[in-house]
Amino acid sequence: MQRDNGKHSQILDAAIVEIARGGYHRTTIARIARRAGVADGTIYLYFKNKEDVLMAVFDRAMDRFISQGILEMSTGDDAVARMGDIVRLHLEQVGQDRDLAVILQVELRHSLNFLDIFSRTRLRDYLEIITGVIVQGQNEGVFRPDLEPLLTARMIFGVLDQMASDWVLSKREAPLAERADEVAAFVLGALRLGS
Amino acid sequence: MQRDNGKHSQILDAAIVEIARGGYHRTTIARIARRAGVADGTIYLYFKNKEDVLMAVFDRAMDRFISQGILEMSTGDDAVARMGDIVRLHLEQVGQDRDLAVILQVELRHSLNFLDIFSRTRLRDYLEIITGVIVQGQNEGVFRPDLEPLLTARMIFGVLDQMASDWVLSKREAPLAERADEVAAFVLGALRLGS
Amino acid sequence: MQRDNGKHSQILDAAIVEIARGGYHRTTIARIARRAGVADGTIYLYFKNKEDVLMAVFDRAMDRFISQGILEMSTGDDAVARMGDIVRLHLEQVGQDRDLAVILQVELRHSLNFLDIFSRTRLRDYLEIITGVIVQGQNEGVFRPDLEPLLTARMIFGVLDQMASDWVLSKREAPLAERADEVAAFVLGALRLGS
Amino acid sequence: MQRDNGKHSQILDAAIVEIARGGYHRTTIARIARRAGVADGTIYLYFKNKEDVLMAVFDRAMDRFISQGILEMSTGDDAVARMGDIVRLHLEQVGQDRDLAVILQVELRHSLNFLDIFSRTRLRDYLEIITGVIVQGQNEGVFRPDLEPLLTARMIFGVLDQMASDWVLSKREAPLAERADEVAAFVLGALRLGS
DNA sequence: AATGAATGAGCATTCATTCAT
DNA sequence: CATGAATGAATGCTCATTCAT
Repeated sequence: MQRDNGKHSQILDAAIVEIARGGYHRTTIARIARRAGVADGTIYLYFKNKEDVLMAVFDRAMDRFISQGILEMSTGDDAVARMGDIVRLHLEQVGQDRDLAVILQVELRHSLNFLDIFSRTRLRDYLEIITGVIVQGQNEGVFRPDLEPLLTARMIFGVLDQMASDWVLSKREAPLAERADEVAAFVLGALRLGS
Repeated sequence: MQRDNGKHSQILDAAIVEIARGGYHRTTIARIARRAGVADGTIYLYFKNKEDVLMAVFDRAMDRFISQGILEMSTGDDAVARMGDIVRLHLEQVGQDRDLAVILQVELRHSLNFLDIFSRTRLRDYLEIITGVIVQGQNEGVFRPDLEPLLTARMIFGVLDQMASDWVLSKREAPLAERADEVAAFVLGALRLGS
Repeated sequence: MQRDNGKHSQILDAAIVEIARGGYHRTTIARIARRAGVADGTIYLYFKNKEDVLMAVFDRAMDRFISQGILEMSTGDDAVARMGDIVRLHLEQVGQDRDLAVILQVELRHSLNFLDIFSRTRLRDYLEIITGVIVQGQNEGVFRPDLEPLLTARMIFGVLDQMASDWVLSKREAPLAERADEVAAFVLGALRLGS
Repeated sequence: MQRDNGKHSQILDAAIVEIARGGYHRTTIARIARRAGVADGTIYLYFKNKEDVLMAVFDRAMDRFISQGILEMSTGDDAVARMGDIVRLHLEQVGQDRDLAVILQVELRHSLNFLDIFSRTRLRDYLEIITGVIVQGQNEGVFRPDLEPLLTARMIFGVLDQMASDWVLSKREAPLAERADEVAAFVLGALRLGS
């Protein structure tokens, strides 16, 4: 495995395109290999088996979930600004690559198994960040104190996830992040103190 | 090819259980037939092919989405009460049958194709009802007028859908509708006029 | 599995011919199916997998080892007559079907695994019969008492087995049993009391 | 392509161990190469192809058959002594190296092809030596004159071969040659003049 | 209508062999 | 000489679908 010449990436990229466009269960090793421009057997030099390729694809798609920006988000900001950032960064991040988004929003949800892995790893981290911002806002006295933080974080994730799914299904070319302000208005409306 | 000795239903029920518990891609015609207590070939007397069975399963699952209650929901009530009803009825409806819920929240999302059909038929009807309530509330002067009704309806659906998915993945036995009040509080909070 | 039409036998027979003539590791499911005149998939209706087919083939070959005649051999006869019968019956039995003999003498010995199964089941039964005759002869005072019966039985088996292997490898058409008298003379010579 | 840094031997030794312990059909070029500490491609510098490696392995195993001792066996001795020597030397020789014995007794017999080569080359030479001793004994008047020498040599070989196979299959650590006296007693008993 | 035996296309994976470095 | 990445042919097995009974 001295020489790679980017074969690993070539295969992964090919798998992403195949899965996104042809669907999970029509994706064969032969199709991935053809698109990657390698022989079928070559895939087994870089991945243990087909499932290993798929896991790598899903892993890359899941990385898209937690935007680097969100991780590096200034903790100095107030909760309202941070929540707005989360909304915008999520939509920007997912909206960056349609193929990857299809995998994230559609193909990843194929099985209770994958969904379960997803929800117990990346999603958990993500929800923790959102939960943290909600608690911060409650402490700052700008968010409603009666909302249960984790449940609320899940609902906010539901909103963002639905936006992403709608975008994937829509044929329009409009960027996903275009909706960020309206979404942020909804979410912050739900969080703000009552009149 | 419609009326029989209940074979059509037997097959459909068997397919629902198989898909929900074994997952989409492990569900074979042979397994459905065995559970239904019929021969493999018999399935082809009632359904055109495997995809036709799946479409019928998904169709039944999608019926679960639009609660009969929601369709019959009193139009005389005010928007706040109606929105609360929608939230409660959605969670009650989906939470009624775990097998069907798994299909609705997980297996239905297998392919862009199925998702697309779903979003262009049942989901559209559903969103129209929610949109109607939002517009009603805006007209009554109790919901924020700056929210775009259809987009907002999608976000509300996202919240409800996420609650349903979380419930399906959780091993807990708690009924889904238990959360109805908290979810309604979040949604109505987002809709209410600002301070 | 109502209708069989002798498919099980057809497949088994085809497998025997393929293994005997093409060798174990060149025998594919496709070749067996083609010779049997069935589709590849049909084989899996009658056998669990490829190994199951091979085990059935080996099982039938091993049946050839313990001649029915030997099992039914009169226990009333004296040891000398019985030992002569064993030699003759063994050679007759193995010499009946060249394909089966090839499997017995060559292909069955492919792996320590198969050999081990063979030696712990059929061969054991066989050796017990031979051992019994040796002990009988020693008791009758016609066989040398200094020979350890089980070891001697193994050596006699070695003689018979070698005759069978030689016959399988020889291109000559002469029947295997033709040598029975000479072989019996050698074996009985070894067993008889010294001068 | 002959002389090197002992690579040829390294590869051969590795192949012997792999075949003996893993079985013929699990032995891949990659495994041999790994055990030999060379690259896969290197094997093709020393051997034409995989079969060529196997032939070399079998060749070395077959060398073990004709003990150097048997070839150098004093022709001055009487036939009884020489026959005893053959038995003892055969068992000692085969019993020297279990890996090689496994190959000789089990793996070599994989195919009619290998068996055929074996029986037409080394085995033939071996049988000639035994035949010679039998004839000598008949001439000396100590062996039964009615035994056909070549057939008898084959039967004696069968006895020795069976002893070797039994030893390979047995898990016991007892040396093979331990049985030499009993085996010689049997063989010489068969050869000796009748009472 | 109902059956279920039979079909055969389709696919993941292995491995002997080659060849650019 | 030596390497080991790359190749792609080969094969066991599954399963949707058909059709004779």
